[in-house]
Amino acid sequence: MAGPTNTQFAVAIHVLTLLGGSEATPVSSDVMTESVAANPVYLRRVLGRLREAGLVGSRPGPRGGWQLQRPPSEITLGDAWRAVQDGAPIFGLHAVQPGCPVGASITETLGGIDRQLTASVEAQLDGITVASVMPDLSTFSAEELVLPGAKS
Amino acid sequence: MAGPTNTQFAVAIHVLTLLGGSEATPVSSDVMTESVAANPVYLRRVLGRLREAGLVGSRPGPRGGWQLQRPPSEITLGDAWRAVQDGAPIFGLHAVQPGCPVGASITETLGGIDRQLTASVEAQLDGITVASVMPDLSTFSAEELVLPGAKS
DNA sequence: CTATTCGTAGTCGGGGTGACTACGAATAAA
DNA sequence: TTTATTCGTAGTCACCCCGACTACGAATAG
Repeated sequence: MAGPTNTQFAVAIHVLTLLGGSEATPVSSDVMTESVAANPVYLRRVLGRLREAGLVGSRPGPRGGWQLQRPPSEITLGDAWRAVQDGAPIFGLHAVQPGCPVGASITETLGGIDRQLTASVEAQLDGITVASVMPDLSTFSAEELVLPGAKS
Repeated sequence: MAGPTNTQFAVAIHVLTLLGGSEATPVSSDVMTESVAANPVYLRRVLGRLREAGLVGSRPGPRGGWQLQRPPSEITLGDAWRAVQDGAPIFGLHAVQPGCPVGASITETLGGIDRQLTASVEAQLDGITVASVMPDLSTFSAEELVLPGAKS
């Protein structure tokens, strides 16, 4: 039922993978738009969070764009998760009748479970590097990767 | 960023705890409204899911209401999670440019991670019973538990 | 100086969630 | 049988968040 809106995490992994395939030269958000189905502004917002986390760097102007700050083998999905999630809980707590002892106890219990599960998720994601989720680049040319639509 | 809307899970645990504290007599959704800060219709919808999962039973009419179908020690939070979540993924996938090899690979990878994390979360929640999250009932009277607001 | 690209503010539409009303069905008690 | 209680469910509504999109300013390479 809870239609999750975690597009940002998926987009983050997508762009990190793209940048990992083009470590030499910067990639502009406009170019990434053609691979990720999202508009440049949204991409830049996600990339901004990744930059705050020190995962990517940006440079304006001609021949500018985005680059990884570390090799893909040293960036984990947990890094991307934390950069995007930014402390938002997996579960949501609910408002209870103040003064109800059961409600207060439930809230406290759920908070603990939330912290435990969050830690577990992050630990598992920390075991996966961006390099390990990158497709085998040797089978594609650089142009294929950057311009999947084969535009003019 | 992803403002989670998992109120249903919290509500489910809340009502299961309430019902666990009143195993002898049924509790109406109207009474539960006073402890859980939600309206009766919404409660009945959540309870309906729990009933589909075989966790609770209902009976209409005077002196009717809801009751657990199993003792609280035999109901896990994982049971409630599955009943409420109903297969919804924790992560959301995003639409990618069809034909892009990177996008297809990412989608597949994310799907696998989603399944892995979901299984992990469920396994952890299966290790917690409703009985273990119930506050020490011996310190409260039955009236306190059912009518926390001490209404007339 | 110009073209390119980032940076960000601001607006807009869609979808989901939960509150609320309303009414029918089932059941216990008189 | 009649009545009151409670579940069951359809339907509407407002709110919030996400992501798309426009617009414009700032920075930089040539």
